[in-house]
Amino acid sequence: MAKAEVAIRRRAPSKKSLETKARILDAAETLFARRGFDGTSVRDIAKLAGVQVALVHHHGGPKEDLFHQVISRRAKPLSDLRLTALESLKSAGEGLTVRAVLACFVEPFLDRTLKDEAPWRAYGRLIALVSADERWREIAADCFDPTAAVFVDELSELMPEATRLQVSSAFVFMVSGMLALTASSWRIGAVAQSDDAADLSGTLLDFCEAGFSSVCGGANPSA
Amino acid sequence: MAKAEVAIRRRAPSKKSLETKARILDAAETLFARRGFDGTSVRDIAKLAGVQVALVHHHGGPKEDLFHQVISRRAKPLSDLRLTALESLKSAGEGLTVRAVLACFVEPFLDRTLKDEAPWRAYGRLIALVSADERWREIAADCFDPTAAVFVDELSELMPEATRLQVSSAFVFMVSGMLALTASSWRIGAVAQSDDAADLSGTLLDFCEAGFSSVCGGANPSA
DNA sequence: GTCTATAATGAGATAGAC
DNA sequence: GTCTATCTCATTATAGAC
Repeated sequence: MAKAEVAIRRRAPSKKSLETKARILDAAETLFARRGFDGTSVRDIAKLAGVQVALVHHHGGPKEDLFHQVISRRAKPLSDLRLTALESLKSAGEGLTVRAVLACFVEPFLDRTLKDEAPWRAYGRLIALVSADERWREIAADCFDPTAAVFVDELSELMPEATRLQVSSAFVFMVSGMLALTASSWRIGAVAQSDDAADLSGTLLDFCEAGFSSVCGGANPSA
Repeated sequence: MAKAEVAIRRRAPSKKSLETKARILDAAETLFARRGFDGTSVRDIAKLAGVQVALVHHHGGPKEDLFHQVISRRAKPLSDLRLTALESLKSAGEGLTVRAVLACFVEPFLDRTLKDEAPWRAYGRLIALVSADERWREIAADCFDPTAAVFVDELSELMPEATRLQVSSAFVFMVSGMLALTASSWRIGAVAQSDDAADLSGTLLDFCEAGFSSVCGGANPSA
């Protein structure tokens, strides 16, 4: 019986001190976002989390696993937000436009990474980092490609004349613009020499709505 | 006299073994592009260049200086290509459209980073890396902002109703799309599940021409 | 689960001979 | 300009006490 108790305890996911694991993941998220994977040491993470170095390894495993966990932790909630928005839009019966579909993908992300609290801002920078580095291709494929595929499918249905390559290219341009807003919106100020906090999200949607219609609206290039 | 000779020799830029320095910069360019600044060690660079570690320090100085040199080495030639293209376009007297101006900025870059030899491909990835990381803000400002400003000015003249913030935002979206093509064009294939080597450069221009016209063509949002 | 201590390796940088 | 040798320090990861 005592043995059974122990076995149950071992199987139980954790006690209240997976709060510790969350602290470690939070710290890792902040630092990975700021300095990249190689620029961040496990020691820095431990210091920021207020724990010992060994504890980071205990909860996170090898550094690469820790990185993967940080990315995937918020990936599911984010996907849910996007897919729920898309479902709501579709069940509304009207207003199913290209722009509205793009908004379902972009806004859950930008609302949090531009306006919300620090964790999501860091996460946004982190995703930009992951998307730009072929080294994390697998992680990106795991966490983001399925949802992206749903949106590309939806857009393809809305623009039946466009090839899948056209839709995908336009989609990649949109994603790159979205990530540029969270990771390097300072560049806009640098070029514009202006500090207006404008409706960047709306500007992005304007830009991409027109871009999609230009790339995907017209003639078929092949055959 | 002997002293004068020595002084002259010291002042001379170098002999034929700044070929060595070039080899070091080439190796650094390749590795920085592949693994980032922190992911690349001076030892890796020395090994790839076929020289000793100390020689890398001798020619490149501290690691950060070496990185800066790698970026700035091709920045001037690239700027010249862009500005020359723009001048040619303007002196042609006709065809001075938004799309043509954008092409002057995008094509010199994409022609080399997509089609040309390995060095330029690596350099393209490297610029994507620098642009995404606020840590290299100064380098980016030194090497690329002046030319970008020229193009934003030109675009503003072509679209007088647009605010500078609108033009800058659209410009940042275009740059992000351009960099996405060199650094993560594999993502297009990943989403499209297709391997067509399409005219990505032309697609980008289609997308951005429409985007600019949408964002910069219309009404003034403020006041 | 949490800590101390330490192993094992690799990093950036420099001194000084040739 | 180039090389050998070395200094000094930080890194990931683990073993084992509590």
